[in-house]
Amino acid sequence: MVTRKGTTRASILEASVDLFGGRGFAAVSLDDIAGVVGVAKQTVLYWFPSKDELLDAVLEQTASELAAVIEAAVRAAPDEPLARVEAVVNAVFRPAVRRPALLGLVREVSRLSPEHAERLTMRVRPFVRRATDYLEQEMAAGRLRQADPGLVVSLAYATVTGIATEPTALAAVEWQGTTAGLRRLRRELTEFLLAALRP
Amino acid sequence: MVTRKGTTRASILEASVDLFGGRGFAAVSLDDIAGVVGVAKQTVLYWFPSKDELLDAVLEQTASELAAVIEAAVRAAPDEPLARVEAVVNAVFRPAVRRPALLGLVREVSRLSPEHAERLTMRVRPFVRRATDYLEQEMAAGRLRQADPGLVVSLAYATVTGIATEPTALAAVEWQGTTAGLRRLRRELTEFLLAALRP
DNA sequence: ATCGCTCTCTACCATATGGTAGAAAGAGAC
DNA sequence: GTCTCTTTCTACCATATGGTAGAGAGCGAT
Repeated sequence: MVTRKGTTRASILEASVDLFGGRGFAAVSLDDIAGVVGVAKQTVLYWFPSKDELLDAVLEQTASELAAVIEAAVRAAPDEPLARVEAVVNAVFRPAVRRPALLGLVREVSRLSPEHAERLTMRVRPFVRRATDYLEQEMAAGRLRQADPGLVVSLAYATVTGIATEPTALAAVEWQGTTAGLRRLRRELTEFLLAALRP
Repeated sequence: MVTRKGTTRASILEASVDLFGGRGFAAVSLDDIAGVVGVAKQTVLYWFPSKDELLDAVLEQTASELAAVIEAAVRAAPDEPLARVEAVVNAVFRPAVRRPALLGLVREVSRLSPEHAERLTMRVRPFVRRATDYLEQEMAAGRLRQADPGLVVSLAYATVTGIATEPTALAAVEWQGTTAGLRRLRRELTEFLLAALRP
């Protein structure tokens, strides 16, 4: 077959993010992935020697993508904590809504083997550390509500990923996924977080 | 065999909540469940004719339990919205921490078949409706921050279940699951939500 | 005793799944 | 042309899984 090098591999990764993040790692078979990509299962196993290593690659890529998006948002935002929070929310909200599986995959981590979870935790820790340090400093300066910075990071994370990955919760309050609905959801999410963080 | 009627059935349900909620429905086999309970797989299939119907029963029971806990907490709390929110958080926090799988199972719903999700949504909707109506009324009275009541319910739900079901997120901020750590987590969670809801 | 009912088990089965072995097919180097 | 390298495929395999069939064990009623 003639394809540009890496194309197949990239397609497999992309499909895997969607499937793993959407249905959960265990619920997805290599045949499912191959079917979406349009190749034979063996082609998947050619690029990734086992389902487990495919998962590794998928996690690594997702972490990189999200980290890049967040980095860019923080860099572009003014140096004011509430504005930065808002910038991060806006930056994450768009890809999260477009591809719910992205954050779904992040959530899936807690169900995976301790090794996978550990690896990703280590991968993300420097970013988290920087975030908590920043919050701590801004809390001390009185620009954010006094609280445990680490737990506040976790809580904000839980709110954002939770709302983005649980259509069921939104369906229960009869929320509509229209453009207007999305705009309102983003505004409410931002307001919710800002209210929780304001001094 | 001689056992009190319902004992085996109840044990199967209990083990299934933990396993489905902890690892995800697809990642759990009937043999896994039978192994935990200490019976043969066929015994599981005697009480629940298929894995799918077992899931139904597990969801139904979990929903009932949680609903009862929340009902009782709301009833016991004074008629003041912030106090009620705090009461619900406290009521849910204890079982959620003791058995992370409980809320993990609730979260699992979004990965299940639309039929299961739909059924549970309908089951829960009256409670949700009452909650949003209550919030709306209290917002109008100025005792809560003005916002979309439905989305606020979803956001609060996302925060609580998110933080309770993602040990990974807490591990990333180096949180310790000691008694003191748990107390601090509960306090921070409560403060976070109250801050987000206060007028 | 034995019939009937409830509950649990052993024995199997069809299918799906992750993974191995190796063939084929294209394309560039010589 | 042919050799070699890369990429994809067909053919299989061992195992795990959800589920069926039916036997056996305990126990109360007659």
